[in-house]
Amino acid sequence: MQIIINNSSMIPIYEQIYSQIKMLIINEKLKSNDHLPSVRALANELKVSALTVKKAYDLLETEGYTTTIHGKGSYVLKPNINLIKDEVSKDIEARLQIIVEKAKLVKISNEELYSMLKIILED
Amino acid sequence: MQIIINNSSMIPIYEQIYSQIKMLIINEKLKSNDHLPSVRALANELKVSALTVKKAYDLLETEGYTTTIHGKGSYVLKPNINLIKDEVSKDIEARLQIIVEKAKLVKISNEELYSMLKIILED
Amino acid sequence: MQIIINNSSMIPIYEQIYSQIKMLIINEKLKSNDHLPSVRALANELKVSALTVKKAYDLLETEGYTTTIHGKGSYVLKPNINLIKDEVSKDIEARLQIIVEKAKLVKISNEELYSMLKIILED
Amino acid sequence: MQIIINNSSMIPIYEQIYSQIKMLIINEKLKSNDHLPSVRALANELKVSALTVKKAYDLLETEGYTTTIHGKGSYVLKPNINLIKDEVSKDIEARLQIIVEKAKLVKISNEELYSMLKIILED
DNA sequence: GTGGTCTAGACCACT
DNA sequence: GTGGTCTAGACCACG
Repeated sequence: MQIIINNSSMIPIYEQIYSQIKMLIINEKLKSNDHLPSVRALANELKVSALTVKKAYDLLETEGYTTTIHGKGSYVLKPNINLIKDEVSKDIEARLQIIVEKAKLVKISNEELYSMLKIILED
Repeated sequence: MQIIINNSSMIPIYEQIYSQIKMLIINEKLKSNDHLPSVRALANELKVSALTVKKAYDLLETEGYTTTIHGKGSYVLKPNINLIKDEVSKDIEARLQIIVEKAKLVKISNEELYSMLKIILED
Repeated sequence: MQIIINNSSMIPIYEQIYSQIKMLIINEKLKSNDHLPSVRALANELKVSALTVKKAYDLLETEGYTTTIHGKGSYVLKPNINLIKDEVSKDIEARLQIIVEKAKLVKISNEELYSMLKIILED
Repeated sequence: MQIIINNSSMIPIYEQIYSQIKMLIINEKLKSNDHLPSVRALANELKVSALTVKKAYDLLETEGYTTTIHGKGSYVLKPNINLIKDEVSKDIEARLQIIVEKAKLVKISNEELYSMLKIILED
């Protein structure tokens, strides 16, 4: 499990763990039925509290990415890609909305916005 | 002062006040040398603690948007639009970066991203 | 009366007025028995509150630089230069003490201090 | 943590805490990565409000002397000695400027000033 | 009247 | 247990 913790980031550690594992699942680096490391093992590896890892695993489970079998650990579920794509689309739309509002405030033109997006897409 | 407080938001109240006043300044709804309402008056109006308003005013002052004269109150300074535009540009770039990464993950194409941006810009 | 008010300074206005009049007296630009402008007149001229000027005049009186005759106004007293020189000497010593402590903390050498003083004296 | 609070001083308590911790850091009595006492612990020890200590810690963080990790506490960062030395130099120059002006006013000679500095340096 | 500081205690999020 | 936020009310300095 290649997970990188940034202690000084504003993002809570449990969320960093959650979103990185989520990406591995969507990305299919972690496949259906794969076994996640135990809470304690991962906590040890990342040098964070076991409670923090537990919180991330709980989030993954409530979001439907994994399932936990008592005494055996957590297993990756088959992700519903279409559902996830819809969710991400809505999230992106909301984020674009915020960006457009911010841009208007300081009179960044539509063309400038397009070119900023273009530059990032071409990286 | 048209300021809207969302008590149940995750964003701290003082930051809501700060960013809304900041927008009024950038937007020139509040102009250079305008007098902000007193800490107590605004606290009363928004039904929050005076300390909370003060924290917002302190932020505005350290960020260079206002100046405070003891015993007289806070006054709006002339904002450096170019500096602000640069900051917003960087912020937008960072946000676009996140969006692009999310899009790639669920295989949203570049064309789809452009059209999402277009739709929002045309609203 | 050439008094300059800096509204955005950290120093209270009444103290700015006080110390500038004090200087005029020590400097002998204001001589013994000279009549200070009335509180109201000076307040009007400087565009500050009469209470603020009154506070400065009160300070001048308690420090022994002026005397006030009810119904007639404030008059400059003959300053006791030796006493003032002693006070200023003590004040300067205390300030030098603080400077030397600060310098030691960041390892500014004695020679550097001497040369800094020299440069300022030669201006 | 040897911190001394002077309740009757004009200097705010939070600033007394701030500047004393700052000195401990510059002085290397507190080293890089050292863990500061928790806000509540120090508040308890100094018999002041937790908010007052927090304000001092916030100042230390915005000035770049420490970093804070939510749920874990505040840690000392490696100070940039050159930057600090420059700041202190400017501060000292400004203070010397004031001293020189005061000295001129009461006709304290340059030689007297040098000897006052010399005496303090030799203490 | 204004801002500046401080308190004592509360609730929440993170580890 | 740690920091982050918020409250309601107090006292002081400045204008």
